Amino acid sequence: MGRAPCCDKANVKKGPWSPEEDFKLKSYIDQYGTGNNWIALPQKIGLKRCGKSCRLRWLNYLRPNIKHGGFTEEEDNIICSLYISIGSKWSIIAAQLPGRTDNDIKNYWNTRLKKKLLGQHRKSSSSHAPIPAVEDGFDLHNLSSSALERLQLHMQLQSLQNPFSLCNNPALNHLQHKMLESLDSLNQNPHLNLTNQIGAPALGQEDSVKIPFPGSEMVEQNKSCGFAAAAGENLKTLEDELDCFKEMGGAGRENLAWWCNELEVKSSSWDSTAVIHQSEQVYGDYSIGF
DNA sequence: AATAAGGACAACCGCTGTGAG
DNA sequence: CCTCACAGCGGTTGTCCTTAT
Repeated sequence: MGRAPCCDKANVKKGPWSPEEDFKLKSYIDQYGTGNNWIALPQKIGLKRCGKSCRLRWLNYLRPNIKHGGFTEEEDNIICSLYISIGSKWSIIAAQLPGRTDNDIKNYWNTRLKKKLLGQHRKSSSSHAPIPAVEDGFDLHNLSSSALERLQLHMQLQSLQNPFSLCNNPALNHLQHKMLESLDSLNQNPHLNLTNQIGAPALGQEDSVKIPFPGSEMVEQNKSCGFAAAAGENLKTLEDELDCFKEMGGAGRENLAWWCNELEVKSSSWDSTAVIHQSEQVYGDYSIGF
């Protein structure tokens, strides 16, 4: 039953590769290919490495036409746009950048690009409408950090008027922008104390009602609210989403967090033109009721 | 000059989907 | 149909190097 064991874990070397090991691996693959069997490869070459380690070394370092460092502005823009659009799907992002590996892009993003962009935001935020951020004093600990980061970076990218943007979901861009405006507006209202709120107040019921969100402990309690049924369901269309967001009063920590997560999952299947049109309708005749 | 702190990057870890046996 | 190795992927860690104090 099953396959043979892959390798003797106790007898494999770990840590940095030596030039000799690199040479052995590269020479063999150049001559014979990988044979679609990484596990058998190290034994054939006489390397005391796990096949998995060999594969990684080859893919990330030894493979021909691999570029290291020296990311161009255009590559930066592509990475940012795709990250904002699809998140940390490094292999997909790498597929758009010939010669770049997913590992390289991931490292570059985590160590430099992210900081570079957020740094630019902080510099420019004094003269523009602020994007909510922890450093700006807005308590966002309940938000999805990934979603928030992507929102921030999206706004940053927009502010740079990036001509190379590959962000292929204008609807998501549009909605995220509207959501940020809503959150901004909320943040700037000195009469609102969001610290202990679970959700945003319902329109016209600011003092008495907490808004339910899927997965929240408040869901059951708030099924009596007019829109609670919709919010408690798994919303499947953009119209549902917008109606719900509108009903929620436009913004708030929890619904923004929830929305960000929803958008992440759902936006890929939405029709961009329809999304923009509908969101314009919603936001066009609706202002946040605070 | 010594060393602590932080940055950059290579490599490993662990999870998931797939398919061989 | 079940088990488990494999391949691939994203997250995390380890190590080396540079900079600041």
